[in-house]
Amino acid sequence: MTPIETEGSTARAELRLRLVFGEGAMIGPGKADLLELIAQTGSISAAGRAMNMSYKRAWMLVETMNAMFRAPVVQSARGGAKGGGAVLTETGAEVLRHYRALERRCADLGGAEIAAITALLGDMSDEK
Amino acid sequence: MTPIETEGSTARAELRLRLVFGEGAMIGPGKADLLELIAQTGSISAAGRAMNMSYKRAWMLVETMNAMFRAPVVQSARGGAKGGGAVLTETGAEVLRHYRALERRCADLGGAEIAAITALLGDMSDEK
DNA sequence: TTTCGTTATGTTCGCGCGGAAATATCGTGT
DNA sequence: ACACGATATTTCCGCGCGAACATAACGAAA
Repeated sequence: MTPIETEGSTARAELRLRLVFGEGAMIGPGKADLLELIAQTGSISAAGRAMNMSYKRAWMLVETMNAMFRAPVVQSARGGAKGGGAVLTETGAEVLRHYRALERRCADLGGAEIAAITALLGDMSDEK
Repeated sequence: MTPIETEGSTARAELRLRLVFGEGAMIGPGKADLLELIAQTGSISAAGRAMNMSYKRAWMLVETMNAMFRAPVVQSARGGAKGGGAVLTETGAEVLRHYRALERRCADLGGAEIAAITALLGDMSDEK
């Protein structure tokens, strides 16, 4: 969830990465954050609210992910004392873990190139 | 230009990455490919056609990039024998070079995590 | 059995993004 | 002077994506 950033002398750059498997099957920052927030909150709707995303969109993303992996990444239940809830499956936790690890690695090991590009940026001050 | 791919046992995954500097200032696969094609073709419109992008969009992206870096990345000229043209500046070439290097590094060094996630994918065969 | 909060699902609407097309501009050849 | 080909810039339009709204289903606890 915490944005992966690398700091140059002054400007900051955030490295976002996305794994594309083909034909709408992909995972990026949005789905990763959603997974993490579902794990934290135990609810799809709460996760959506936390990242300022409509429940429907959050639910659709979950549906997509559940369909693209061998096993569901989120197990949801409705009804019950608190109305229902959702939890990460083992598969979901693994996906998230590997994605975060990949993020960290890229941010760390790519620091030189990122710094090189950042150094070429403009003032970034009054640029409306 | 060539998509960065890593191969698992069966499925393929393409790793796309984007550097976000803030407020619409960013660079990703689209702008990188555009830069590369401009360098190859010597023309904004030709580059746009080559990647199936409208001239307007290509031109807007170039304008954005020229504004966000300390120095322009593309120098364009109109008129002349062949009607005009566009070339990468030194800055543009550097940006592209570093971006490609970053791509390669991430794809190489992140191979383990990418493979781990890819291994969790579904059949990918009849999934409409 | 009533309540309650969540999951699950459909429908409608607005608007921004991008594509297409039209037009102007420029500078070197011929 | 004229033609050519690419840049530069505007206007118009459609369409898709997501927001917002509306319901239904659900199941444990009180």
